[in-house]
Amino acid sequence: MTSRKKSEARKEQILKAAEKIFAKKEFHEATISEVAREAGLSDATIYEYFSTKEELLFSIPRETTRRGMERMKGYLKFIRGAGNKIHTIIYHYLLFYQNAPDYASVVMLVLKSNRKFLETEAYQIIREGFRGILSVIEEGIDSGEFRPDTDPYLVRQMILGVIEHIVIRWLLLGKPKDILQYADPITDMIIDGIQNRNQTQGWNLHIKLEPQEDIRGKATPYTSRARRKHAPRKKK
Amino acid sequence: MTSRKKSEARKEQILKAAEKIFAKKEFHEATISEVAREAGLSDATIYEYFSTKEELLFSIPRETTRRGMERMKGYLKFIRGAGNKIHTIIYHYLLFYQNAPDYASVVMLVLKSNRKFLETEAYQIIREGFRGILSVIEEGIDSGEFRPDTDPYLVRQMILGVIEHIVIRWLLLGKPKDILQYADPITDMIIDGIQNRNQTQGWNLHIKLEPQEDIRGKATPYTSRARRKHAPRKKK
Amino acid sequence: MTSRKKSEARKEQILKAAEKIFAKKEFHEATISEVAREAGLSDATIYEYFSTKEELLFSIPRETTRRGMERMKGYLKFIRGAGNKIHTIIYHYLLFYQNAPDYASVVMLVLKSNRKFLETEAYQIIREGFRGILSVIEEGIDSGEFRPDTDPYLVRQMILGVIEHIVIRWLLLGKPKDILQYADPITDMIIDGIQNRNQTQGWNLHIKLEPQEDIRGKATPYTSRARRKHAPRKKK
Amino acid sequence: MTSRKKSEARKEQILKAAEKIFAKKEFHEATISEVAREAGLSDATIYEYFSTKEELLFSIPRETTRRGMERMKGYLKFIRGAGNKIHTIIYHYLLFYQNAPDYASVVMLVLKSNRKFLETEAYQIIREGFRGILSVIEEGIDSGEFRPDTDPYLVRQMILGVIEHIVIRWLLLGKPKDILQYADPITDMIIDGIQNRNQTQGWNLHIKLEPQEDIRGKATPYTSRARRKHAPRKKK
DNA sequence: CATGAATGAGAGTTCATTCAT
DNA sequence: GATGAATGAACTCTCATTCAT
Repeated sequence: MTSRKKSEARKEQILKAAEKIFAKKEFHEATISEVAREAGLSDATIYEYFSTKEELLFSIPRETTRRGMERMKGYLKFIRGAGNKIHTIIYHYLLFYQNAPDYASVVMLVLKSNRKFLETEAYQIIREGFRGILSVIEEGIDSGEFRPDTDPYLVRQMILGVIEHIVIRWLLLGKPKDILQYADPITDMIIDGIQNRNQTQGWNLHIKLEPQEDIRGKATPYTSRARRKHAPRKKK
Repeated sequence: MTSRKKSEARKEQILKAAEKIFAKKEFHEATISEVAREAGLSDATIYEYFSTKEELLFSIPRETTRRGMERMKGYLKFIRGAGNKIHTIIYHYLLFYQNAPDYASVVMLVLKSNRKFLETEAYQIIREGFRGILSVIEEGIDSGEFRPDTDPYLVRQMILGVIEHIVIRWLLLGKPKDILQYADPITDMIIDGIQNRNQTQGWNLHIKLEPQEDIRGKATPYTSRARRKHAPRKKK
Repeated sequence: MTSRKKSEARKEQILKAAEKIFAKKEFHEATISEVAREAGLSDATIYEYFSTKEELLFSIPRETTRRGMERMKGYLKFIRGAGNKIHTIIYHYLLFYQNAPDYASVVMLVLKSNRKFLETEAYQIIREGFRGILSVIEEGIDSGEFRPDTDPYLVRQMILGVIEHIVIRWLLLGKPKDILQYADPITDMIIDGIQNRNQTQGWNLHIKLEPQEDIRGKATPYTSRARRKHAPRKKK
Repeated sequence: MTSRKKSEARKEQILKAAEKIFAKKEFHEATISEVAREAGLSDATIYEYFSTKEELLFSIPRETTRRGMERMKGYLKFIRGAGNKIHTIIYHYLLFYQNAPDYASVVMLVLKSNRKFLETEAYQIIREGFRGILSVIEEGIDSGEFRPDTDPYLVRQMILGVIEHIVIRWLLLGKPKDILQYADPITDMIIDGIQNRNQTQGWNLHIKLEPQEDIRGKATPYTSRARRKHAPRKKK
């Protein structure tokens, strides 16, 4: 009981130390000795709690991820509308990473490109989170809030892609200082796109809802979704 | 002359071998011996051409990147319209990675998270390419093709983010087989967003161009850009 | 406590082994493996105690030198007269090397010509010893036992020079078996020189204390100190 | 003929380069590549002229030494008196080293402690030179210029010892700038010793040529040769 | 005669990991 | 439970040396 608790505390202490160390160096450049020193323990003690350096690494996200996912679920419960939910998701991912830069480093720079990590328990939890995003998008499609031909997988990849890209840039280049500011514009872009509709909407009325056709004089604009029905698209 | 050429050929041969090896293992798990064996040379010979294992790694993208960037420039010269250009960029990035999976692995899984790589000559070339994307977006804003309040940096991050995410998934999970299929839908999403406008456009006419207000009955839809004028947004 | 002691013992054991190995081969021809084998340990264990092969080398004289210096001080405390002190110094240097041929080899053949060794802690101790010799000589000059125009630095160089030369010959050629026999004659030579005075002293009385002038008939003897007052000589 | 000459010139060119390189680094730290670069040749070319790195090293002193020895013989031919000859020898050794610091470095720091060098042709030439010193000393003894109980080997060791010591100090510490200044005082010391006789000579007359006995009041002076007839001394 | 190119053979060094205490 | 001590197992990198051209 007490011993169980104490053991858990030790584990947590080691994981914190490992997170700090692995955040700063590549996995193979960080040493168990450094982790041990950071944790105020001896090398051998690390091995009492984790059988392998790799196991130690893979154990870092286990708890944190679980907790993060649960918190996210909590927030989402009270949000109405798929768009708002997506906004919430993006916002909290960014918030989460911003508040835990070491954790972010480990996940984004060390684990993300690790093949073995994909077979890990921690990764399974992360995948569940990803599946959650998917559900939100599908919910938006079903409710008519999102286009019916939306590819939910792609939308998710878009969301995760930008977040990852922004977080990695932030970790490596240190800019911008505040990544949270991106939550709104990212959501906007995902939902609205970047096409200028104010200008085209007026035209629409006159030209039977085929908006961009007539701007061609200036430049050949990108031929949008409406006109490329043939484009390969994954079905949900 | 001949010797210069021969030396270049050897270098290329070693780089090809290195690409193959580093694509399969983490940098620290791949050994110079493996690269040498793959290249059909001795370990020592590798060191005649590259002073360090790390230098060898960083040399891999040098030529390939330069060539890729030039090809891209060539394509873009003949494309009109920012949207079409973005489509071209996305398409060719994906095409490029799809045709060079080993190269993709090295860049996406090994180099992307390497701090020292950022100070590399090869990375500078990559950055130039990134700057090119920015110009295209700014061009689209200036021409009125894209919204005037578009944050070009963010759009670029979005584009690179999805591409990276998709390529990494493809590399690690092997799916989808064909990532090129995403070029069109990604471009669509970036340009159009995912909001369902067919449904709302009719309303617009009646409610003075404030489209989403009235769908609220069903769900609280995400409060879009139009209504959050205050949202922090980087000016170009 | 115990562990501290044990660690010190291991260090000593490694140093003994290193001394033995480095005494037989050049530094670069001796390998850590050999030292490890001699010490009955693994290569890695050597590195637990000494961070570098060079550090191992430079650590060899540390303790031994300190002890030697202290012993020397002890002896000198009870000796009266600068000449007798010099005799003691020479005697004990030779005794010390004779009893520790491996140590002598390392110091004389490996370290003596090593530029980096001069910046070493151990060398600083040795320098102190050298300074001690200087004091003895100066003491002899002050007391009137040695010529007032004696250059103490030069005398010291003379003493150290012969000792080193003799020890190196002994180490490399194996002769003579017993270098201690040189303590007396070296001291004599330093103190008395080799000039034959018995012969000249008689003459002095008759020719107003200008002894060598008249032997010229036989050969042109070396024009001694007395006559070359102009000779450059460093003042103490 | 011409080719023979040319080849000799190349050899000389390589040896000069080698001298320069080996003077600056330990043998094992200097590389053939460096020597080749210094000589403006390729590595392989070095091996056309010297079969081994070690052979190259041992070849350095061959010519220089021979020339030095001959020059010395030339000088000595015209000097009368053993003391003057010794002075000449010391002077020219120092002069020679002072004018050829790279050569001095190689000989004093690299070759002197090399066991294999002793079996070298070049070393045999050096030995001859040493034997010459011996003859001069013996000559001095026979002529009565030096004490009859002088150990010529020891005197030689003394001479070589100081020279080596001074040259090595000069090479490693850079001081003094001018080692030639030591030629005179060294000779003085060897010949005269450092004992203060001016003071004691007056006494001698009264106490039957046992000079130091009575200074004891001040300190116990070193008991000199005269009183230690039993001291072990090698016979020539 | 000169050399570019290649390499065999090692050496130093590092660490994750084990185990007796 | 904690750790000091020890090491097996590699790996990077260096160089003297060779040889075909």
